[in-house]
Amino acid sequence: MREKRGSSLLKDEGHETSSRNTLCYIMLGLLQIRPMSGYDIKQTFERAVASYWNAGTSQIYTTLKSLYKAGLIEVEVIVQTSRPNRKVYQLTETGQRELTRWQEEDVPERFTKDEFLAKLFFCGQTDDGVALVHLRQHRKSLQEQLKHMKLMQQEYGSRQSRRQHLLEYQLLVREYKEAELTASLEVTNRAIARLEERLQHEQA
Amino acid sequence: MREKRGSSLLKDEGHETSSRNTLCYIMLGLLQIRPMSGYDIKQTFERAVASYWNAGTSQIYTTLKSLYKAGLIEVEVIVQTSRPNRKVYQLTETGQRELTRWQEEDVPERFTKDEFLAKLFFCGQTDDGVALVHLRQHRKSLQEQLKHMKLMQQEYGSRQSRRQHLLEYQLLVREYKEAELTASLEVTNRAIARLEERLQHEQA
DNA sequence: TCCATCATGTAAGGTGTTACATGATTGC
DNA sequence: GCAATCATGTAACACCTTACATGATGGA
Repeated sequence: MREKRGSSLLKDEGHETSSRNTLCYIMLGLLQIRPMSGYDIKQTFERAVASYWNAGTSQIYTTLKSLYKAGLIEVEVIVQTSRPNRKVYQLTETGQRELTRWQEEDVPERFTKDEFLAKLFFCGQTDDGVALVHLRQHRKSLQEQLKHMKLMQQEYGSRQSRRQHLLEYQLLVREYKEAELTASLEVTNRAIARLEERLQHEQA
Repeated sequence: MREKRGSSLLKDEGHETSSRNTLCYIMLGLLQIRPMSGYDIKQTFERAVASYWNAGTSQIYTTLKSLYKAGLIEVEVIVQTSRPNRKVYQLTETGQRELTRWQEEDVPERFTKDEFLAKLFFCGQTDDGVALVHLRQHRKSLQEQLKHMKLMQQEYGSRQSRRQHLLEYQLLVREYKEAELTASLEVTNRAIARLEERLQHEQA
């Protein structure tokens, strides 16, 4: 009875959507802010989105292609002489509608995955030295993420507010992520301190 | 030049591992704690691992099969009369070695994904009402996760400490995750309060 | 001369989700 | 009689990552 669903977006008339296509919608969202090329989109990911989503260039280009095929975006080729041509994409009306639909739709619950915690969980099966190495490296990673966020904030936050409202939510996301990272860093630091102390006692 | 790599685990002699197989290793880790069936593993995921990793039953069974084929686990069939037979798996020596290798290996950096933040980011493009709905639902989800963790802690934490050291890291993971969730909840609550206030002013 | 940046992609394969399939027992 | 629990799995597909491919310009 149940129809086989098409490979992508919009196609499911049966309105029992099963796939999420989050990347598609993020890209539509970015293209709504301003028309961009695949390359621009990758840049934007690195600068503004990386802390909670990212994608390799290959995925970006294939997704652009599928969005184009689905009629959600249109393209304008900008000929350049001294560089490869740019293909600048922007939303179609259908794309705009589809984006709005997604924005209003509930956020689906999905399994959270954290490889660091997965490994840490089993550290009791080896020795504390191994755990300490992982914890220290994780601390470094957290610190770098926080640093990167602050850097981007300086560069980006000072700029335009020609869409005040848009910026507001972007700041909220940053606040959220920063709070999360800071909390994680604190726990990590405490754990490192505890372990270091214990290892010192053992040596003595 | 570069050799094509085999489909799974251990096979790459060329030691430039590219895939992560995190789920495989988590399952090996769980089986090291005690021998289990696929069903038991799923239970354990729900009870103890869900906050940072999870998998559907189908994935668990297929992964068990591939671990078995790779010689990392062995099976004992326990015949039951009034229920389907249980296949209880445990690590082989090779599996044990492979697990240890993974535990000592660096945690690879990977893109973090957060669908809620992805959606929130673009909420400036619609109206505040939509954002408020998402935020409230997210708050509910965070509260439930925290509640679930506390429940599991009562049930599980009171039990055996026949491996003190193992438990220690499991508690650390819980502490970490709880701190993260709590920080997120605070930011979410603040954001909701701000929005509610603004919407009330607009109405007046 | 070498490296970074600009700019585009294809192919292959690994990982994760959803839908579907089966069937007995225990407790309400 | 119905739902939940125990217990196993297959098939299809959606999603993501890695490796590979190309090639010009501009600055150190």
